[in-house]
Amino acid sequence: MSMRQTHLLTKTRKDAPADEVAKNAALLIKAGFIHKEAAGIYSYLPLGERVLTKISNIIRNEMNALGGQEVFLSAFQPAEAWQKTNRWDLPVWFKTKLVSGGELGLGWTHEEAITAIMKNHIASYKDLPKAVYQIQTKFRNEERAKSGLLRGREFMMKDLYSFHADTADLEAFHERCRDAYLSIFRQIGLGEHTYLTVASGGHFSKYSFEFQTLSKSGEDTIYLARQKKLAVNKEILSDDVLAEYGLLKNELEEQSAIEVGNIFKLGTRFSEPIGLSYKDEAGALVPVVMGSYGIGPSRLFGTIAEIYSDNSGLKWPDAVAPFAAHLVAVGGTDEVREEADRLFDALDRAGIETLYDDRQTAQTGEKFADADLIGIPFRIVVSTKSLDSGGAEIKRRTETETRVASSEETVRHILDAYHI
RNA sequence: CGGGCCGUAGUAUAGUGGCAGUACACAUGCUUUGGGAGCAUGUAGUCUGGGUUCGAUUCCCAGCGGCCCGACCA
Repeated sequence: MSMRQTHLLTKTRKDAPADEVAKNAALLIKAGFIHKEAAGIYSYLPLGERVLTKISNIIRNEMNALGGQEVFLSAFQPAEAWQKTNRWDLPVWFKTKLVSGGELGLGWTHEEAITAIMKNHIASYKDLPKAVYQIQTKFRNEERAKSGLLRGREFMMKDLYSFHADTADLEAFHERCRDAYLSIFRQIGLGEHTYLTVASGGHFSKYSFEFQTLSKSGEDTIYLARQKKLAVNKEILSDDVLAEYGLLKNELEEQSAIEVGNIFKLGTRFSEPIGLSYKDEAGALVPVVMGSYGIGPSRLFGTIAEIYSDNSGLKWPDAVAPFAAHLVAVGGTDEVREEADRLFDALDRAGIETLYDDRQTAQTGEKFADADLIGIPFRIVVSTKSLDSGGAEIKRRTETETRVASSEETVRHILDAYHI
């Protein structure tokens, strides 16, 4: 949906917030995408909500293509299932007392919850396999929030859980999910910076896979074999691991990276204690084999901001930009305003989401600075100058040269760029 | 959770044991419109609680909050 900037909820700021060092949060606050509530806790304002929704929808499409069915589990978690898996007493919980007695925790992940629910729906081998996912707020009582959106106490997470009759089926699904994840990172613009990384399996299995996006701001250190498109997390680096994955020491480069996703083979770590099992064809009771697969849309949001930005502001990849085009009317003449209004309608009718800077009072320099800061992929300027040269000036955020085009050409140009 | 730094207007900052200042933003008016414009007028502030003091925004203590380093990160 297109919008006039005079209607937009937010304004940009001239000064960066003093209490944010992380580039992602500083820029996003300055440009009006997010609002900081507390350390590691952010609200999403209209521009930010649009980006987050685009990221989420790309993920959603891939999850649906995998056969995942979307659910929305409660954030409040009762103790029972978590006590069975010995995860109720972890410090990561935010817990709260009920007035009527008893205690609830705020979900920081949902393996226990979904496993318990599936007991109602899986009883036979005929009920398998199944995959369910949700995109939801998670709460983690981090001892130290940091790096803006990259490590928050409250954040958005897509978590997918898969249920299988045997390990072979889990393995096959796990591979498809890995490919789906790589596709997601490509689509949102992080593909060339993101690498499959062997990491610790935690308490679930020997190893797991992470997806690490190279960035100086990353908290993780990985050893990357660039040609093989595979990395090893420093936490498990050893000769054994290298041998197992066919990597050579001399081809590894040390890099900082942001963990943007992970996939785990859980096996029966949750199904056994919680009692999720099925009857096989012989009538024997067998525990369900599970996997879990996480991606944090809010962390991706911050990662993109961190990577795609310069001194002037953000530079959104096309697929996740809050708008496709930023139409800027320069100068207050009636002729300019009428032509800009017409072009705004034309862009909108063509299905190009456009933010229209129709402010009468803002100076030209302020408008350009705002356009650079907000970072919408295409900037279109209508001014007396552009009208004299035959239409509107069009420029990508990532380019410095503008070109002049008629209204029709402008619309066509952006449609082509977006393959609409 | 250990260590360090820091809380002054919506934002960014200065300053002082005795009337708290500047810039941006905001409001009104006029001017202005190709890289954060100009003039005038106006609105708006010392995190909370205790202590010392004639007097505390300033000094002391505690709390709350923020940032950084480390530890942690299923």
